[in-house]
Amino acid sequence: MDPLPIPTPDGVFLAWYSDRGLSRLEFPRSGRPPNRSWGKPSSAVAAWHRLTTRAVKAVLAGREPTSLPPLDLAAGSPFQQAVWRALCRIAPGATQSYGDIARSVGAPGAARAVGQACGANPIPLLVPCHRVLAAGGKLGGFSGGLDWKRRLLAHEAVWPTRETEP
DNA sequence: AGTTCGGACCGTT
DNA sequence: AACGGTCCGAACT
Repeated sequence: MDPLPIPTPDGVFLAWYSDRGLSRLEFPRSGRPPNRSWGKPSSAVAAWHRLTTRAVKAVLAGREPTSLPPLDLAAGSPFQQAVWRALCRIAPGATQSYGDIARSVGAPGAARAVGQACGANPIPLLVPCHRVLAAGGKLGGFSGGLDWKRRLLAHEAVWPTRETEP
């Protein structure tokens, strides 16, 4: 367990890697950045981390990342992994509701469970859980804080709480 | 148009 | 057994 830091204008993100790829990404903590990096990462991890860093900075700048590191989602339950994969299929600038995702993973009526799974998403930002809104275009929740959700959606030119219009 | 309330739904701890 | 990043309809303001 050796998180690597990703310094950005918005604080220091932390990235965890397994032998399969990026396994976890954390928003900057309000508190202190401990910054005790121990052990030199393998060259594979270093390469992945460069990709992660580039992707995170791109997203924060309002652009779409050109490439991502391999994502290791194996830690989740089958249901969670299905949800997380469904999230990855939502195009930038598009949104789906929790109920939409539920149907898309073959579990209609599991909207609340989808909400739980989104909250358990280990790689927010790159696995775009912020593109999931509540029914009727309402904002819904976000574990990283609703400010982040609003901001990310704004970058993608999505405006929540809009019921009219196709 | 908007808000609140109540019950139903389903995976996780 | 209890809790969620929900949903829907009904009954209000």
